[in-house]
Amino acid sequence: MESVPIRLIAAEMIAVTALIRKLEQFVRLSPADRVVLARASSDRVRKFGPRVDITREGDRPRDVHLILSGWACRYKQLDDGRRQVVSFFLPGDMCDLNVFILKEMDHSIGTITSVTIADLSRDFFDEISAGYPRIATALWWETLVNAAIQREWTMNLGQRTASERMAHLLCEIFFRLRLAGLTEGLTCEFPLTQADLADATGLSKVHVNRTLQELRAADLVILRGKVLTVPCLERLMSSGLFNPNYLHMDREGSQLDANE
Amino acid sequence: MESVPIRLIAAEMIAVTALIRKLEQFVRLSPADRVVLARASSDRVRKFGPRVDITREGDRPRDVHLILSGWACRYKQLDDGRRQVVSFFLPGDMCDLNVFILKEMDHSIGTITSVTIADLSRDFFDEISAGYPRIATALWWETLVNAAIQREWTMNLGQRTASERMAHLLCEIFFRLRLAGLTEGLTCEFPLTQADLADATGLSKVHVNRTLQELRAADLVILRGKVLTVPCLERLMSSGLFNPNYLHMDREGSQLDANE
DNA sequence: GAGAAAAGGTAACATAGTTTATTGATGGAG
DNA sequence: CTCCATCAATAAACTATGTTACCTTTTCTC
Repeated sequence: MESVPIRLIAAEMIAVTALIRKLEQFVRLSPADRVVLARASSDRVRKFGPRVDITREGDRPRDVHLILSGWACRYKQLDDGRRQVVSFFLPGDMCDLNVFILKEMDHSIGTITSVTIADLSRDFFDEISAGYPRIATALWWETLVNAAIQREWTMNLGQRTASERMAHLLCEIFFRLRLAGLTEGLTCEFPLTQADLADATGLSKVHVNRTLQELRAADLVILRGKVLTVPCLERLMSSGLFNPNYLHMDREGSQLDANE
Repeated sequence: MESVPIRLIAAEMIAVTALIRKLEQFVRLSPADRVVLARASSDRVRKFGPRVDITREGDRPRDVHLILSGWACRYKQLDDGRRQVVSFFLPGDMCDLNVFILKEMDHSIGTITSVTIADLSRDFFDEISAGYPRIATALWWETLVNAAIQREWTMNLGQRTASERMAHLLCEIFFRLRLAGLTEGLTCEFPLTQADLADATGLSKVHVNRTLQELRAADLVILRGKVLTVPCLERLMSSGLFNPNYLHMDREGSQLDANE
C-alpha cells in the first residue's frame, strides 16, 4: 500500500475519502487507483467563501470540478430573477465529466458554504481511461447516478406535493451524505437555508417554512441551527415517497473488483 | 465515400440520418464514421407499437437503445398512479450510454407512436472508444446535452408558469426535431396528446387544454391533428423564456473535424 | 457585546392550478 | 359505414401554494 503524496493536508485527506468512499460503493478500487485519485485531488486546489460563484452561465468550461469540502449547487436563473437550484454538490461530488468539450456553461455553480475544490484536467481523464479501468467505470457510474438524480428531481417537482417534495429532498441528501461518510447516526450537517430549499423545490420561502413546520409537527425531522436529525428514516422516506433505487447504491458483480 | 450496408431499408436510412445529422452538428464525421454508425443501427432492430413499454423500471438494462423512428418517452410513476414524463426520445436520440453497468432501471421507457429502435451492445461502444474518437466525442456531447436538457426541465417545472412551461417545451421539441432534420419550415409532426403534455409539464389535463387555448389565442402555435405549426418561433421562444444555449448546438473548433 | 444583517416565523389575502363532471369531435377497427 | 374508444373542450367548485407585510430570533462583524 503506497503512501499518499505529502502535500495532502488532513482536511483534504478526509475530502478525498468522500470521493473514494462513494466510488467504492460501486467498484472496489486498488491501492494504485486510490493513489491516482488522491494525487489528482491534491493537485490544483482552490478555496471559495460561502455564497460565491465558482462558474457562471456563459463561461467557457475549462476543468472538471471535484468538491473536496463544503456544499455547492448548480443553479439557473431567469432574467426576472426567478432562480432554480437544479442540483446540490456535496463533498465527493463532481460536475459533469468532459464538460470542457462544450463551448459555454448553460448554468452557474455557486457555493453554499465555504468550499474547497480540485480542478481535474483533460489529461487526468485521458490517463484514467487509458490505464485505470476501474476508476473509469466508477466515474461512468457517477455520471449515470447524477443523470438519475436529475430525473428524480423532475419527478419531484412535477408530481409530488410540497411536503412530499421536501421530505424527498431531505431523504436524498441524507442518503448521499451517508454514502460519502458524512452522517453520524441519524444526524448530519445541513447548511441550507429555507431560501435555498425554496429555490431547490420550486416553492416559495413562506411555503417552505410552512412545510418544514408540518414535517416537524409530524416528528419526521428535527432541523435546528445547521443540523438535521432524522428521527426515523423509514417514516421520512415513506412520507416523501422516497425509493432509493435511483441512487444505484448497489455494487456490481465481482468482475469489477480489483483483484490484486 | 463507401456505400452503406444493403440491409438498410429506406426508412431506416432516414432514421440513421437523424442521428448522423444531429451528431454532425457537433463534430464532422468521416465516411468511415458514418458507416460504423449505419452498421450499428441496422444490426439489431426492433419494432414496437404505439403506447407500449420498451423497458420497465426494475428491469436489468442490457443495451443502449437508439431511436430510429417514432417518438418515445422516459417516465416514472408513483404507486398511486401519478406519472411524470421525464424526457422525450425523438428519432436519432439514444438512452443513457453505458446503462448496462447499472443493475436496475430506475425508470421506464414507453412508446408514444410506433417506434423502431436499434439495440447497441457493449461491444459497439468498446469499438467506438478504441477506434472512432470523433464518434466518441460526439456521443459525449450527446450525453452532456441530455443532462442539460434534464436540468432545463427541472427549471421548467420549478420556475415557469403553465404557459411559459408549455411554450418552452414546444420550443425545445421544435429545435430538437429541426436538428434531426424532421421539420419542414415552421411545421412538424406532433403526436403528443394533451395527456402526454400534462405528464411532461406536471400540469393537469384540463390546465394543459386551457394553456394551449391561450397559446393559440395569442397566435403562438397552431396545433391540430398531429401537426404543430409555429407561426413565429421568435415569439414562442420569448413567451417561453426559451434560450437554446442548453442544447449546445454549436460546433466545436476545427480540431475536432475529420481531416481525410 | 452592541448593532446590523440574515434567517426564520406567522397571518391575511390572492390566485394559479386541480378536480370532477359532462359533452362534443375524431379516428381507427370490423 | 358505424360503433367504440380516445382525445379535446369547457364549466364550476375547490385547494394548494404564492404574495405581501411584518415581527422575532440567530448569526456575523467590528
